[in-house]
Amino acid sequence: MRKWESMRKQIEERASHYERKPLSSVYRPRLSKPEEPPSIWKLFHRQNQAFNFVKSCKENVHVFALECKAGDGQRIYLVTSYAQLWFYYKSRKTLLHCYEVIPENAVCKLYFDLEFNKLANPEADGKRMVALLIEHVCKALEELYNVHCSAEDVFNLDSSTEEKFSRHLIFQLHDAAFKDNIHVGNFVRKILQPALHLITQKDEDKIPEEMCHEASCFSDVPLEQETSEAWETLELPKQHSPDLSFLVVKNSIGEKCLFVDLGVYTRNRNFRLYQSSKIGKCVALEVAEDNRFIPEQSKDISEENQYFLSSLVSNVRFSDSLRILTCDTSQTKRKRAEYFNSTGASAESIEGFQCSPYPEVDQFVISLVNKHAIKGGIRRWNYFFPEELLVYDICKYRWCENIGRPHKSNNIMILVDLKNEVWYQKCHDPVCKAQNFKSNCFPLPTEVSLRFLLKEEEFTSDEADEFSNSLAKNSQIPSSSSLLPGESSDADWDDKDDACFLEATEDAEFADAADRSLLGDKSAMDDIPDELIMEALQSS
DNA sequence: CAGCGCTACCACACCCC
DNA sequence: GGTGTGGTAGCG
Repeated sequence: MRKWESMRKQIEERASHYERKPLSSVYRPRLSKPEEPPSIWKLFHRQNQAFNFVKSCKENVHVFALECKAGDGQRIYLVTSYAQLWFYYKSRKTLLHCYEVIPENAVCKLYFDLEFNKLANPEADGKRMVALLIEHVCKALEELYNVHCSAEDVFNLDSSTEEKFSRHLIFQLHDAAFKDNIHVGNFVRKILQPALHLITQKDEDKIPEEMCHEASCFSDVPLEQETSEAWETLELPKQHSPDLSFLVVKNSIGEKCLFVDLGVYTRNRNFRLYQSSKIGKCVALEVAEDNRFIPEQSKDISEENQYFLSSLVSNVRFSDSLRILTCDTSQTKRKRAEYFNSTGASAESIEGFQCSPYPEVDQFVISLVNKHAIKGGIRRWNYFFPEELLVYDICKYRWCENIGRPHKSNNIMILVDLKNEVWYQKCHDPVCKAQNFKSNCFPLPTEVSLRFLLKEEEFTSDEADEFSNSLAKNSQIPSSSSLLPGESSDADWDDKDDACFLEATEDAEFADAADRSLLGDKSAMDDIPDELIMEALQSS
């Protein structure tokens, strides 16, 4: 359904491009200077194209959203590395109004968006509410996942104004992260169920403790409308439901609502960057007075940069000791159960629901673990955006390269490095883990690595050309030409021979223009306002 | 010329008592 | 009146 939607969108976009640029002309290849350090700085109008470009890059680059003009929430998408973004971002003279795009399906941190209207809630003590919330969340993490943390692990950012109390919390858990931000949302809704009940209550005058009978703290209260179905996955000590009445606030029209914004856990959510402001406003996210988190000191990285990196929700790298936390809704659990029942009772059939966003890679991994008459399967997968790493936990098949035989009671992992197009094996065995064992790398079969690109991006065959072109352009660095963004001439635009190539090249061209201005001259850089980036975009 | 991903809400069809 | 469905305004 989603695929169909995005395909339809892509077709519409393509149609409009053909209308706008019906004639094709000659493509002029660009010069590249391999001696210069790699630099990636590209702007796109479409989020999909930005992500496609990221997938074509060997470097660890990310998608950021930049707000364009005030009024409509229109955005453009920037692809660059954390380091390069910080280099241009830190002066705060340009690139105001930046957002991290939290990629769907990617491992990420636990985060919260908190807000209430000060006028509508004159009694509310924001700092106290934040402290109580952190306490509640830490308790929940402890009980549900046995993850230990405290307020010192919570990066607390403030963006309050006269009218609004506004915070972002980003949890810096040790050796733990969530599977993706949808799971974060499920977790947050789950642990806030008692508070949600308080606001959906018909009787406005009802006292909170009404709700708090015998119910176990984080169980019994299902999400959504299913009232009879209980949470089954997690065994919890029975205890009284905590008093979460402190989370209930009034919105600007006097209705009860939650201090915690539950609308920020959607796919590809834009989350405002540390020190960025919304486009209409001049209030940026800054370290809160009552923040207790202090990042590790480092010789190479400034403290500010450390704060910046800590604030990034999807900045979670794979490590052997990292635990991936999941939280399914009863709905997805039911679906999984249905699937399980409909496809016969064998355990491996559950694989059907363990498909990653890369079905071809899944198939390849399954082929790897179906050897020597053993029918292995994918128990689960996790995707690490920074390294573009797919980590598969394997079931049944336990062959370990380290010991040259199967493990008796520990499962293995297959790791697929999409950037370098290789795969290797690690495992859960404590001895192997202690040695930090990693097998040799083996190349991915070309049909897998290529086909996954072509199919997953839903490129047409023409687009495949565009894709390989952008791969070739990958090492390209910005030209040292002094051309300013505004000067990029129309002639450049008409010189492309392949209409399908236009899209990527257009964006690349824009980006280069912005890039030149940004990279060319350090002192000039300081004078470049956001509008100039926009101008570069509009000069077509 | 050009964002994205939802959810709440509404209108309507259909069904059952 | 209850329930499902399809389409969309508007929010984050």
